[in-house]
Amino acid sequence: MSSIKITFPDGNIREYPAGTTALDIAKSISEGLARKVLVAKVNGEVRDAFRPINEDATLQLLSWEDKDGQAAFWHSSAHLMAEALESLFPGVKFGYGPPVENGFYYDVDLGGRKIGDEDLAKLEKKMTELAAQNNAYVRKEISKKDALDYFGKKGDEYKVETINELNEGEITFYQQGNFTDLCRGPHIPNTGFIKAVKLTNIAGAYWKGNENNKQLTRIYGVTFPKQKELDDYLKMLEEAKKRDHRKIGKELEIFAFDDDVGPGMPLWLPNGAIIIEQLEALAKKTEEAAGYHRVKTPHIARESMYLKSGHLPYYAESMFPPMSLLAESVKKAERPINKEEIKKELFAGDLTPEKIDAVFDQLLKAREDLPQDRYYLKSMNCPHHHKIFDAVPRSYKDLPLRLAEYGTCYRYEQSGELFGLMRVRSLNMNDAHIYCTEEQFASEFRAVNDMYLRYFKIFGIDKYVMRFSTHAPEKLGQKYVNEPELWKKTEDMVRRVLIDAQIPYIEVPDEAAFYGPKIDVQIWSVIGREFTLATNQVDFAQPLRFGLTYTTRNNQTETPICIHRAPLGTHERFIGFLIEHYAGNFPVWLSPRQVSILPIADRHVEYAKSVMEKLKAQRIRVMLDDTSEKIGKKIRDAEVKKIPYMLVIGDKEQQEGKVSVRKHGEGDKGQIAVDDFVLALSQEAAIP
RNA sequence: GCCGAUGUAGCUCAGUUGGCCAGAGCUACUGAUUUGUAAUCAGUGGGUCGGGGGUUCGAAUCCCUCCAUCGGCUCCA
Repeated sequence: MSSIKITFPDGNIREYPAGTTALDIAKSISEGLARKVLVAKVNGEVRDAFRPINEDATLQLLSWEDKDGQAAFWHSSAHLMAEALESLFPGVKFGYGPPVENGFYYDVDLGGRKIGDEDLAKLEKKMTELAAQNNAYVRKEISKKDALDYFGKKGDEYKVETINELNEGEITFYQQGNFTDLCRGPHIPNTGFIKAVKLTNIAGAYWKGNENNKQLTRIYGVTFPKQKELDDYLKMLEEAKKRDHRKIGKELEIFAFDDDVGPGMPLWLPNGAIIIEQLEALAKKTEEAAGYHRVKTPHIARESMYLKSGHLPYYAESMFPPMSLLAESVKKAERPINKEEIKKELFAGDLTPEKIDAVFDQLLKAREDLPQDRYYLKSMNCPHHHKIFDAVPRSYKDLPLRLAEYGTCYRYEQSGELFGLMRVRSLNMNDAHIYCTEEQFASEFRAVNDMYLRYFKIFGIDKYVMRFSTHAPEKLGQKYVNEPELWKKTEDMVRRVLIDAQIPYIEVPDEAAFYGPKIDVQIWSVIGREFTLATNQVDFAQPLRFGLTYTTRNNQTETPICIHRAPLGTHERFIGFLIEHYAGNFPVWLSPRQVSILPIADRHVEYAKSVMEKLKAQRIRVMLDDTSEKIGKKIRDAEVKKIPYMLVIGDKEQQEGKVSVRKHGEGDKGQIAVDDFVLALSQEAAIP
């Protein structure tokens, strides 16, 4: 028998007989190690630890501590769940069952059977039983014909479809206990590693992620090698929930929703409005320094503008339906509506939805054949800004022209998409459009990126990913404007900027806006959902469509490039993110309430008021707790409200013209003269 | 929009298999207390049980429907 050379990560080389497995090798080192090995990286490829190695190779043994080990563990757990499902629900058919970031799922077709939360408990129990059997995962290479035969007989059309997409020679089955699955692996050695099981939720998921396909039932779960790890994980989820912006937003009276206002339409309470104002103050300060001009535009616009911009064909579905008015050209005499009649009708008796329907039906019907003038709520600011560019003749001397507006936009997001402040239907974009020449593009684009980074530093945002979205050539003319050369040119420009600035990014094809490539900054909510926080987009299409031009130095006419940028995304999403990011403990400059003054007894209230006036004079957001509570209770109230500074005032402070400073979450900081505190705080409260 | 779940006072939650005027704590309000670094005591108020319809002698509880929210899917200019 020939022997093979195995190279370990530390550079050591050892010889083993050909056909030895990673598990054997682990055992040869130590039993303890062998008990931990889940899978192995052989020549850089993650494989079953129980698969024979037949040639010289580098070897890395992977355990639960390795990402790949964890993935295999959860992948194998998905198979275990499938086995449990099959034993409890005979005839169930299987789609895909991969590991995900925090566990795994399996998409199954239960044949019209309903499954609810009660069933999950049964499944968990079954999985635990099956895991305890210590069944080995067995790999088997199989011909396409035999594979089709197996799942054909079983009647699992999803597996058959998947096999048909595979090539001969790359099909493998894995079996554990009584369950066999089509799978490319790798898997852990046996089910005995799985000690703790939690099935987290049931959801619908379309087969292959396509809305037009059948919806399967997706069951999510997570497993661990130790019960304690599961307990810790569940505890961590509980902790995360406490940071949820929906919870804190309500507690701190930042925002609210109301059925009568409508889903996805946040109401900003005074505390929330302060945060918005502070963010906007920061943005204004930053943009002013960067040469931006502020503009203001209406919330609605005529249909003609969205036809021109090209948004309507692409995005009609996600805009609120239009408001139809009679065109101005319709003569008064032709108007078939008798306002007096309608008023009479509306005011007679109770106003019911049916009655309102009838009136509007009548109005619409009467207008049916007459020329209409349709208006849309704007779902983006860019067309309005293009019109501002176009309102004045422009020359190269005006460029780059940077127009900024925190305009309110309205998007008819699907009902199931709404999510606290993170996904809403009325939103304020931190928007600006930069019109520039091709030569100016790189430095402008780069400056926008620098602005992002400056903001992220201010807020201490370090967990994010820059995502560069490019077009898919085969979808030109459908999803993307049909300008192949411009696409290539601008994508190259963006890529060059990213590389030159040494900004780490990932590139994703077929994710661009219809008018050009873009960079999105992706962040995660505390629940783990991914969102686009900021966006920076190139637009070569709309300036052309709007016929925007400027006069060059040589008296020629050129079309500018446009950069759409929103470094703080929407105020809604950004504040939702910040609430979770800070867990409601805002830095002083952002905090809706900055100081709470806590007199010990009534005789200190007058002095407390004089301190309050001094702070107010510096525009500090201060409140006075003059209730007849004990100091402990006043402190507790202020702590719960997450107010950054508490000033305790008693006899000593009053006599010496001082305050006792207590910092939220930190405790007593000792005494300080009032004027010193006011000075220090007004510095801390300044817009960064 | 789709699948699954949830909806009781401002908030957090109790309300057994349908059965007296639907409860608790916190909050709010009133009074007493004048207090030194995370909850003083007492009293009072507060609910169309998400909306509508149905079954029943009787519905927070069972059924239908609509709305909203939550977990996903799809979508995300």
